[in-house]
Amino acid sequence: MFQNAVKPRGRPRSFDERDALEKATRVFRLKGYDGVTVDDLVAGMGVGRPSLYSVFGDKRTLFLRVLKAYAETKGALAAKALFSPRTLRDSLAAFLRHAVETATEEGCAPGCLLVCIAPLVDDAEVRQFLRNATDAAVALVERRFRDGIGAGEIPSDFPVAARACQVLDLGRGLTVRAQMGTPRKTLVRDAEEAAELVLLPRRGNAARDFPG
Amino acid sequence: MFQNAVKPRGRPRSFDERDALEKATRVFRLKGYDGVTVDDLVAGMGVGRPSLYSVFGDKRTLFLRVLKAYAETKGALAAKALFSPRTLRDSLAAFLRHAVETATEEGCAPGCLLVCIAPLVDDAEVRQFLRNATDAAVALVERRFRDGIGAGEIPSDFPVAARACQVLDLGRGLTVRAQMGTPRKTLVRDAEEAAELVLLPRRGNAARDFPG
DNA sequence: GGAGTTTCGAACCAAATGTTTCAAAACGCG
DNA sequence: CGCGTTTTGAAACATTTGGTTCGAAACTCC
Repeated sequence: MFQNAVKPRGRPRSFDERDALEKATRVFRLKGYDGVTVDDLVAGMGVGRPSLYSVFGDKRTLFLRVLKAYAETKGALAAKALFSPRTLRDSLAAFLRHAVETATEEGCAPGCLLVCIAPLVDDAEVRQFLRNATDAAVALVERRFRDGIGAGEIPSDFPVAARACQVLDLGRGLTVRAQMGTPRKTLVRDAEEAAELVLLPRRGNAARDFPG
Repeated sequence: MFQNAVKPRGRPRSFDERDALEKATRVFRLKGYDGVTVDDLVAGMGVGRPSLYSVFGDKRTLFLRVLKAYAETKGALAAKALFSPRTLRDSLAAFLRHAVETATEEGCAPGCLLVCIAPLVDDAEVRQFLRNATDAAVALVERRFRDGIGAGEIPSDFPVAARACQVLDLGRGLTVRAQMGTPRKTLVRDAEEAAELVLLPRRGNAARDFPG
């Protein structure tokens, strides 16, 4: 695409910015925010201290960049899981499965930056970002539910808002358990069961029409 | 009861040990584990530095004591919420409501030591303790479900294990949201809805017999 | 009241931490 | 090659942190 072919003038950088950000993500996931020292970042990112400060700013700024990049890719993957052509049930299962898979990646630390790390950071901007991110997440799941209504997979009076919220809560629960060391296999099974749970018809509904 | 009337010999302590532990709990909940400095503890507990070290040991030891005390009282209150004479639905609602209420206490920091703070602590003993605590929690909820089966509130083939796990996961989700600043009112409503969700009959069941 | 015992408050110490400085290195351009 | 530009590595800086020391204070027992 845009190779941005214009070469910079001075000494070339010895690291790739995206790669360094990914490594920083790993460091923050592994040690939390307060638990991370600049030395940890220098060692984990392969970037010298002065370069770190000049390119990424201080620890807080770096964390914000990491958080935003993380949320962006995670959001994209979540949308992909939800809106690939699947049944509603499979979409939700894929969504939750993706959550536990990223939360139990090998080599990386268990857990999730958005669920386990960022909420602990005492910073107004981080909090605001988290609010927006979670709002966007429930909106995404709600949309998938509404698509399911359009496709006749669930009744039109399905409690979309409540169930979307519950999907997210169940995902948070699975993620916290991932962080506590629960094995991936268990969590994947529970993700499938969670997907089934949130699709159950309300009491008093004619469930027979929607074998989901 | 036991006044433990034997007075100690030297200068009396200027603080109450239990009270200091409670205050320490608040400090850890507010700032996490890595985010807490000894100065924070000294200021928050009303205990001088040397006394802190001599009475409670170092930061790690103190955190373990705090965590165990916290889990004990929380477990007791959870059991009380679950096993007071109520319908199964009300028991589960009370259980989850209690979770969000302690997670949104005023004056205290939002969140929960067991869900939001402790899982981040990189310590083998903490991890082991968390495992045991969560196992005990699901066992408690499972027992309540089985009581519900005995009382005819849910069918005998109710998926007790899976639903107990989901109750806990939903509670974790609510707790994480509490930590992110979601208002108590919202969470209480969602707790009620969660209690309803986990009681829905499985697909293919004769739901009519169990109007919950 | 005095001896013995325990705790308290302030100061102290070494190690770690966040951040910056600076000269040398690695490049493009003329 | 020499010049300007940018990055790098090592060191330096001030501050914070976890942990200790020590004399004075507050108590019990005799």
